[in-house]
Amino acid sequence: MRHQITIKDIAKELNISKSTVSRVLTGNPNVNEETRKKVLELAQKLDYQKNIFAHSLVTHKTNTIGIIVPEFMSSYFPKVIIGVQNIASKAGYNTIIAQSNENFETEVANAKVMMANQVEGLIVSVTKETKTFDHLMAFQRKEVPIVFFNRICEDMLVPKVVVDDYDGSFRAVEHLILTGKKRIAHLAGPDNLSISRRRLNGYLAALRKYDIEVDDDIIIPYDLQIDKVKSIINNLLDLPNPPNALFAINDPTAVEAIQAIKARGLRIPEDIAIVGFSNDQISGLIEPSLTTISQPVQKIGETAAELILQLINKELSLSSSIIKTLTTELIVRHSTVR
Amino acid sequence: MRHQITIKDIAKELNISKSTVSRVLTGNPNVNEETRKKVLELAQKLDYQKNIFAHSLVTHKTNTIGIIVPEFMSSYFPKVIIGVQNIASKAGYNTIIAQSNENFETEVANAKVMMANQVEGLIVSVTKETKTFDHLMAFQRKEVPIVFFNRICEDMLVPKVVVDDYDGSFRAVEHLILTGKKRIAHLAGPDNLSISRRRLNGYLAALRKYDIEVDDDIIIPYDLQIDKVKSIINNLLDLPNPPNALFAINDPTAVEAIQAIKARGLRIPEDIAIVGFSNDQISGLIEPSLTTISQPVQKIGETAAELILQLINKELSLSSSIIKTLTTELIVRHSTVR
DNA sequence: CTGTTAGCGCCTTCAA
DNA sequence: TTGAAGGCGCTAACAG
Repeated sequence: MRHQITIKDIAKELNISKSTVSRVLTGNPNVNEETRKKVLELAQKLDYQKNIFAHSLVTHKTNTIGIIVPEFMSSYFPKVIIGVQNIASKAGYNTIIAQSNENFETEVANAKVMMANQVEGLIVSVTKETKTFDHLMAFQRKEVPIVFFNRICEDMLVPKVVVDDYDGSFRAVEHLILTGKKRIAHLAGPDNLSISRRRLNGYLAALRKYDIEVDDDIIIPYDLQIDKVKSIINNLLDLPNPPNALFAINDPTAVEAIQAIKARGLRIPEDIAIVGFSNDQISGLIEPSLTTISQPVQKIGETAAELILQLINKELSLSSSIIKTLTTELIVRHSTVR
Repeated sequence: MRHQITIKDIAKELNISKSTVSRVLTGNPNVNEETRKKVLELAQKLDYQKNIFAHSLVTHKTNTIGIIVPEFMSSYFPKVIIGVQNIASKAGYNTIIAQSNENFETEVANAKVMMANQVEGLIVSVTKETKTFDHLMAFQRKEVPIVFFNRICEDMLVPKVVVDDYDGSFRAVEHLILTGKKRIAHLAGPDNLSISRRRLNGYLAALRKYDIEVDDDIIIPYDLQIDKVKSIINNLLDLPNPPNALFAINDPTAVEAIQAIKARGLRIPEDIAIVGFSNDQISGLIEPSLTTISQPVQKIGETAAELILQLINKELSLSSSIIKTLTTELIVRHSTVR
């Protein structure tokens, strides 16, 4: 790492005081126009870059927001990140990204890194394992704004960005019912995630509306471990009274289910219809294409970033527990309708 | 942002000098065992976290490596990042990730951020637009190690991690030939990317080996803009002598081609067989499933990280232009063989 | 408008 | 083995 141009260098070169140089660099108006121009020119010529460590050390500003996501493999989180960066970069903020690999310890470690880097705000979607939130409440204690999205902690009084999972699920299941299916299984998510519960409730509400009896035997909670889907599906199909439709908690699960069902030689949607959730890129490409609920993914990221910026700028109270709920859309494809 | 525990606090509490505390914290052996223990205990109890800005300011160590990728949408780059983080975190390094969205200006801006954050090493795969490398050579000038992967700059004398694109392409095309296809089109990448050229050369070599005439009309260079694939395919199929096979530069392109071909009512692979490159997750799920060349994606990230660490630790010369070439594998699926 | 001074939190001499 | 002092590069008073 070679020498870096500093304010001192510029001051010496121009034979003026460091503070004057600093003033022009920080946009302080009380500087002679002449001097200002000279400084700016030289800074430009020397390709001066402010030392952010020294800067942050004294100002406590880092111009950085952090984002922690559970995984990178589906197209969902990458898209959210793009949304966040869109907004953040416009406001002059850098983003530091960490992925926890659906692992709680990694999430805690990531939170530490964010803390060490003194992010001015943190956007988080927790892992499927996360049940305690001390590592995130530490930010609250230090009055660093947090915003949750997707996988949220309901107990923390901070802003959250979600989609209307309840409504989306309701319409997904209603759609199945309206295509004539009455025996609808549900692959549910882990119930420490409120998102799983909201989707489950939407499912239950739809059944209720159409006077369909709820059968716990075909509501299967699973831990989002994709490789378990196959055996779950096989168990379902081996039931004396197997389901003729399936509402899966998300698209990857639905896609896996489609594989398993095709492997058994059953027809989709005739023998069993399927709906997913999220409209992942893959859903339109698989055979049969997957009926699903689409969510405005990039918009979710943008909304979260906007909230964080408002919190940073004190336009919103830190303990505001505003919840931004974005709407979803039912995308009908061949897994439910030929 | 509330107050942070500092060395000063600990010193005051224990009524000893700051330098002693600092010694303990930096592992300096010249400290009384008693004192050491007391300091460590209190630090633990107070959850002392070193201020990384002050630390970096004086030591010039940041324990951070940067990684810049062109996109997040395919599963390729996220997997590479996981590989990098695996190795880096074991060595006590944090990773800061930036994605340039296939946009040259963004890449330059990202490089600036990395520079400002004084990353100790940088792992890069450039955008499809990148033709000049000043923003990256700046790191060389400052003696900050760089490693390229996938989309590399051949002109910079730095370590690189690639797969054997030439060999992979050769085998992909040979496979098509052996299934009886002789008129094989190629959707090539932008030729500023050496990866495109290597894959093209593999294609040409295979044709040559089997005495198949090269026809420039069915070698289509395109800019990886996925939405152009459809019209390219249609043009190819409208040719008086259309191809009966297609080798696409990557899987997303191949997948898009499959859509376009199915839309024309042609049969795959009977009318036209298809091979992609990368074995993206989607390739096994699409109908028909896609024959492709798989690459050890996570391993690529791990290898790049290992190289960066060696460079940082001076176990490798900064101007070493070692090229790590990982091997690929042909995965035969239904897009070439029923 | 400009220069001097002090200090952010840490590490590293130097002297004791 | 310990403490005091100085400096990393920058900003923010305080004088002038």
